[in-house]
Amino acid sequence: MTTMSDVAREAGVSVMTVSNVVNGRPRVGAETRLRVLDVIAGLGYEVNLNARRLRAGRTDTVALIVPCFDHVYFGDLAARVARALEATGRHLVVEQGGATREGELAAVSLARLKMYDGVLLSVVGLDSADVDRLRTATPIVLLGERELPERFDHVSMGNVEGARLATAHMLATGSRSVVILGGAREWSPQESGMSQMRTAGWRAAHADAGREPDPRLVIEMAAPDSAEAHRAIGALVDSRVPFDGVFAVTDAVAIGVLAGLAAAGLRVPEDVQVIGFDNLNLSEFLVPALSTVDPGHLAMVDGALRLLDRRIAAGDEPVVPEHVVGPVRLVLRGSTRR
Amino acid sequence: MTTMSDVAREAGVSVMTVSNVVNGRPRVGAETRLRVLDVIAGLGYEVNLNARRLRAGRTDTVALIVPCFDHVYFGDLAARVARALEATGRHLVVEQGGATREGELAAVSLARLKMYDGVLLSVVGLDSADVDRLRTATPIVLLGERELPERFDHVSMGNVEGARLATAHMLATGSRSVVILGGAREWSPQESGMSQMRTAGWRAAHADAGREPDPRLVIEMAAPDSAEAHRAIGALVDSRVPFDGVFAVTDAVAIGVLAGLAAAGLRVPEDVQVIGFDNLNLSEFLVPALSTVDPGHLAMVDGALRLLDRRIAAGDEPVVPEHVVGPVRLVLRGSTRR
DNA sequence: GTGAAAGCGCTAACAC
DNA sequence: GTGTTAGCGCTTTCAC
Repeated sequence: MTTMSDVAREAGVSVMTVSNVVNGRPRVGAETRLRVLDVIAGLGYEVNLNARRLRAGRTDTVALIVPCFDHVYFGDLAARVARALEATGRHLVVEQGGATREGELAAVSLARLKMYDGVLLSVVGLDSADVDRLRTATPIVLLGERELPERFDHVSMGNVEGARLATAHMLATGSRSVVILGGAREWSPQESGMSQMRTAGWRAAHADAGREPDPRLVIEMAAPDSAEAHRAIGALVDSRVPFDGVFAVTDAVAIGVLAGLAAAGLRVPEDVQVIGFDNLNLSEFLVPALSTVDPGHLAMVDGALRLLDRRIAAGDEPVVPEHVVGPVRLVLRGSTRR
Repeated sequence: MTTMSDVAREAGVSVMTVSNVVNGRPRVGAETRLRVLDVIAGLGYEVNLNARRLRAGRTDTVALIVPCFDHVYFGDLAARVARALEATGRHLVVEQGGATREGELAAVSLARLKMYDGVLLSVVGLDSADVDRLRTATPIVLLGERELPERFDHVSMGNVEGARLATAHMLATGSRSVVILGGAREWSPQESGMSQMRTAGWRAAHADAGREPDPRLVIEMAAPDSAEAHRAIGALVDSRVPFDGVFAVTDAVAIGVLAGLAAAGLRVPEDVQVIGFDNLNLSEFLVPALSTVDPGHLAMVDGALRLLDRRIAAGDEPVVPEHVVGPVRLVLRGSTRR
């Protein structure tokens, strides 16, 4: 492995001059620079980023910590963040917390956090107290649909509003019994997650319409994925509880719903309307095309990076925490009626 | 930031003893260890991974470099790799090459590679010569459907065989004109990518059946994604070229095909059979459920990590490169006939 | 413009 | 069992 002093020796200059050339610092003579550059190319030298990090304390790297790699939603998110970061000359690495407490604790250990200039953290396994215990100098912006300590910057979707819009549309277009699949029967202050908030929106839409929803229409799910949704909607059909609309808490859930309804011989949207939440890239290409709530990802990513940069720029100065909520928008496609 | 010498001073021992405790090395007295552990907890000390990396040259981190975060396929892959790595006490970070030459060159710069114990590299933007220029001590295993320099370990799917199986099934179940969507009209040695190989399998199946395929059935695509596929299949229907089977080069493409056929009023599988390639988690929940080629991901991930560990264990010793091909399997669901 | 000295936080090697 | 010495490859500071 060739080092900076190899280059220095070969070029007949000091290590410092090589460092100045490598980092594009101004005060280097033109021909010295050229000679150094030549030697660098000849030797195939590249800086040791670890050494630079140790010394300079700057990494030019931002981490995104997601619960799991294999949810389409987080892939979309990561791609968006990467694109936005590229413009600023930094780069993104994605790590997985595994949606478990242990996994996320490991991912947010001071040691790991110190490897990055900033961290976008999407928590699922940790509770608010765990997060509150996080005392680190690394700028962190929280992402996600949880109630979390106020002292952090936080970016989340317009959960309640989005769920309200979706449910209201189905009620307005003739659905009499709108199921919320992946909802939460009970409100608990600790467990104030995505399910709770979206269920609140579903309730709000009913209240707006002067209706009292049948409690049996709130279907809880162990995991909000397609497989579970497929099973759950099948069970619901078998149970003979009447329904003619489904608000699926995520598009992944909606995918399972569409499959389950088709298997049960129910037509979408004639017999049952379906709306999801996330507006995944592929949702437009489902059959029928999925109506969904667009959570304003672009604005969320922009917001998250703005908050992060603000903290990075502030250094050790205190920063007043901010909470950004994405601008939701209902996207109507073939799975709903006009 | 508290350092090891802070802990040492506070505990009244030398830095080396703290290091020994932190790394669980044996020769430390029981009560000394306890005292050090106490101080560590009290001060909230955590090792500086950068310093450790610089000194020890080991990172306990493996990188997966993918072309893009927002392809479902790579999310599935990353999750599988993460799971397999966890068992060995290392962790995974995922980086994006952006599917461009510049992006991938940056991602595989010596500097970046040196940050990891090993790298799983999925190339798309680089050509074989670019990859061949890669001279690094970091163990690398290549992933993906390209012809690449022999001196690297390489894991790929059974492209030709998978495409052959898929096409043969449709020919055997009554399809007379099987389109390959996302195929390649011409064979070029440099561009020996996934499209070419899968087209070769499609041709092979025709040859096996004693048929000469209509060249108009090879549809090329700018990008193998759902949106492009949706457009392409619509254009094909409009063109009046008769077809009654579609082999989509990926499941993402097949999703667009199913949507496009539905929009054109064609029934799947009665009018047109469809088979994809990848067996994504969600493919089972499309309507109709997508028949596809399962590329044996599990075996591929196991193979990739075995090859990587082999190189890591070998250190500077030369290693004979290996090429692992995933065991393909046809998964028949609702989008094909019996 | 260029260079010498110091040290970021840690661990390998060896002495005791 | 524990401490001492040296140095990983780089950048910061300051002298010339």
